[in-house]
Amino acid sequence: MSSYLAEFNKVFESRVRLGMMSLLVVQEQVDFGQIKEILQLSDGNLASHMAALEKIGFVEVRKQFIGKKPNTTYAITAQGRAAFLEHLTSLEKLIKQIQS
Amino acid sequence: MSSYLAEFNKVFESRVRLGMMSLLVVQEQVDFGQIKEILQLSDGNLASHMAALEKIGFVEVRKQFIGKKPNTTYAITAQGRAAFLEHLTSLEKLIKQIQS
DNA sequence: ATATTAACTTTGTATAACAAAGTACTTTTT
DNA sequence: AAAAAGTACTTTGTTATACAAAGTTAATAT
Repeated sequence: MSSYLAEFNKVFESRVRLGMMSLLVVQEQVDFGQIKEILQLSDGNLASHMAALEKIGFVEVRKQFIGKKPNTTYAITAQGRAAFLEHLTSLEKLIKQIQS
Repeated sequence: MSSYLAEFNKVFESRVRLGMMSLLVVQEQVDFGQIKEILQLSDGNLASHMAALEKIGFVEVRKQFIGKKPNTTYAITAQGRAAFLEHLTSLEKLIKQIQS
């Protein structure tokens, strides 16, 4: 596989997961409702994609009560951040290679 | 969907098709064998992904004989180039937004 | 008690990816 | 001339993925 493409992380081929990681990399905590609204996802689709990110250790879940309402927030892990930034770097390299 | 993510072209979510377009955007003509080797694809997988790009008018096929051997080369169309560059621009914007 | 909200899980369907095998046509080798 | 090999597919079948919709659980609000 052509140099930079081989470095691409398969996990980020999904627009949904790319979106989730984009949100999580810039904002410390993002909750279920926010993600659902911003990415326009159904509950089930959100949960399953997020579960995939959790499973590989890129995202952590935090369950708490805000006031008296249950609240689930997600946070990116160090590993997730590193992997995502590497992926972005690969994309950036590809773009620069193409533009030159 | 979050601004730049909504602009992403679904066709380019596939690493294979992203790879094909990356090759085609920088090189006038790329033939079947080259693509197969660079992207490490089986014949069938190459053919079907390329067919998808052809079907939407992003790629054109040119069949010829080089010496006495049949040769299939692919070329990007104007439409394909525009769409791909737009996609890259969206990726670039996303990256910059995140890095700032 | 009933309804509502949040956050899932389950189920089912439709699409996609992929390898492997098969096909057609030609050329090279024996 | 017959067999093998190369090019570029197409077909087949399996596995994986995406997604919506409906169902579930547990708590809160009415």
